[in-house]
Amino acid sequence: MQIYLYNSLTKTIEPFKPLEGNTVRMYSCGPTVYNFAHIGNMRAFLFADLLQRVLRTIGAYNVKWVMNITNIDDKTIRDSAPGSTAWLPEMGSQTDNLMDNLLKFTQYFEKSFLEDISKLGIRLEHFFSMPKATEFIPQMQELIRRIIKNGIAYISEGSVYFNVSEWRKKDTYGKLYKIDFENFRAGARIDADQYEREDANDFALWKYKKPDEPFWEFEVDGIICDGRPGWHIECSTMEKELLGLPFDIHTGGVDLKFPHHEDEIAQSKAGYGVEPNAFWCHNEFLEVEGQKMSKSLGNYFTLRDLLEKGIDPLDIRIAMLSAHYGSTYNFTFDGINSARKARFRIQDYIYDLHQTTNGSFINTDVLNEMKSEVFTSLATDLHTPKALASVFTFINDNPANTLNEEARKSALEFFTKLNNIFDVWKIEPRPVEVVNIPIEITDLAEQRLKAKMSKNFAEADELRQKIIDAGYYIQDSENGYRLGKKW
RNA sequence: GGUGCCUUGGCCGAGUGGUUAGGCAGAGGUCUGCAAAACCUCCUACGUUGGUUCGAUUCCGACAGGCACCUCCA
Repeated sequence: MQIYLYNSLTKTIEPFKPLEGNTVRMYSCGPTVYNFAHIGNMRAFLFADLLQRVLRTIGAYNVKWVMNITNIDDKTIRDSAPGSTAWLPEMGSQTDNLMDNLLKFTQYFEKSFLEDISKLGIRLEHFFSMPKATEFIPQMQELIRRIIKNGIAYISEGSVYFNVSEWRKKDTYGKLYKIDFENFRAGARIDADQYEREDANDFALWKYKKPDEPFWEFEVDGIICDGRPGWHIECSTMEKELLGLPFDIHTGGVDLKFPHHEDEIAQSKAGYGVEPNAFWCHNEFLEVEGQKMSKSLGNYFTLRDLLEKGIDPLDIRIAMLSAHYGSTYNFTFDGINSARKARFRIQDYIYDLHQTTNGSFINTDVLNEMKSEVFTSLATDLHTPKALASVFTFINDNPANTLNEEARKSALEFFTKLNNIFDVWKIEPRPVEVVNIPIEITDLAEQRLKAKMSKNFAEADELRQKIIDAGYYIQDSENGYRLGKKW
C-alpha cells in the first residue's frame, strides 16, 4: 500500500517511495544519555517506532533503522566529572581517567535507555544500528576537514565553526525553519562566555578542550584542535557512515528542527556535497495535565517514575498512539486509564475471536472495509486515531460471537497484522486465570458464599467490601464466584 | 522582537462547507438478593467577533487565550 508522510521540508503530505529499491533507510535522533529518559523523549521514540513499523507492515519495505546515542556533550561531561553528584554507585568507581568516567557514566544510562524503550514495546531487533557518537570521532574529524577545505568553516582558538554567512552565498540556510536574519536572535540570549565565534549564527563543529574535559586529538593545518565534536556533526557523520547519502527519512522532535536539523543539512551538504535525506518527519511535543512538562511544576516524569506508580508501559504506548504524532499530546493519568480500558476492550475482542461459536456473520465486505480503512489511515501520515476509531466502530457493530468461522479467522489475521504495528495485544485465546489469591482472601470469599447462601446479605456485602479493599474483586457466578486481582 | 502552531461536548481525541468520528467518564435499561462483569439505549460540541456563502465548527480577517522554536530540551 502506498504510504504518505508529512515532510517538514516541503510542509506537505507527500507519497513516500524509497530512494533505492525496497529498502527504507531511516535515521532517528536518539537520546543524550545523561539521565533517565522522560515521557516526552518517549513520545519521540514511539513515533519513530510507529513509522518504521508502518513502513514494514503496510509498505512492505525493508527498514534499516538507525538511532544514535549521544554520549559526548556538555551534560555527559559535566555529570561524569569527578565529584559529580549525578554519579551513581551502579556505574562503578570513578577514576582519574576522564574518558573512562565518561564512558562508564553514559553506558549506564544507555543501558537504562534500552531497558526503557524495550518496556514500551520498541524492539531492539528492529534497529539496524545504534551507534554511539564516540565511536565515530575520526569520521567526524574527516567531515570537518572537508568543510574547512570547502571554505565553509574556520578555526578559532582551537574550535571549528561553521560559517553560516559564507554558506548562505551558496545555499539556503533555513530549509526547515524560516529565518529572518535581520531580527535573528534579537531576543535570544547569546552565550558569550563560551567560545569565540565570528557571528552569532555560526555554530560549532568541533569544540576545543577545556580543562578537565575528556578530548580527542585533532590537528588541522598544523593547528592543534584537541577537543570534542559539536552536537550536529555527530548525526551528519553517522548517517553517512551507516546509511549512506542521501537516505530516506530522518525523524526527531519538533524542537530539533532548529538548530540541530537545519545545521545538519548545512554541514552534510557543505562537506559531502549532498543533502542528507529526502523526508524530515517531526513529532510534536507532549504536555502533562495541560502544561509544559517541567521539573518546577512537578509534572516531570521519567518512564521509571510512571512504572513505580504501577502504570503498565503498554498503556503509555497505546495512549500515545491514540493521538496523532503531529499534534501536541496532553498526557494525563485519566488519559492513561482511558487508553488502558480501550486497549483491553480490543484485547477482549481478540480473546473472544478465538472461541468457537456458531455465529452467522459472513458479511466479509464489512470486515474488508474496516481493514481497508484502518490500513489506509495508518498509511496516510500514520493516522492512528482514525485507525483505532475504525476498529472500535467495527467491534461495536460486530460482536465476536456473531462472526462465523471464516470471518473470525479473517479478523484474527487482521488483528495479527495490526499488532505488528501497535504491539499492545496478545493474539491468543483468553488465558486461564492463574492469579495467586492469598488464602485469607479465599477464606473471605468462602465465608461470603456461606453468608450469601444463608441469605445473610448484610454480612455478605461486608465481606465483599473487605475483599475489594484488599485489592481483589469478586464476581458472583451461577453457583459460586470468581476471584481476581484488580488491575 | 522574529518564526510557526493551536483553541472541538465532563476529559482525551479525529474530522468536515449542509448527513453519527472514536475512546473514557456519565445517565437509563436487561441481568443480579444487592453488586460486579457483559450487553442494549442515550448524552451532538466545535474560543470571541466581523466577512464570504443559500448555508461555516469547517474558508478569509480581526480579537482573546494557549503553546513551541530562535537558549546543544524529544
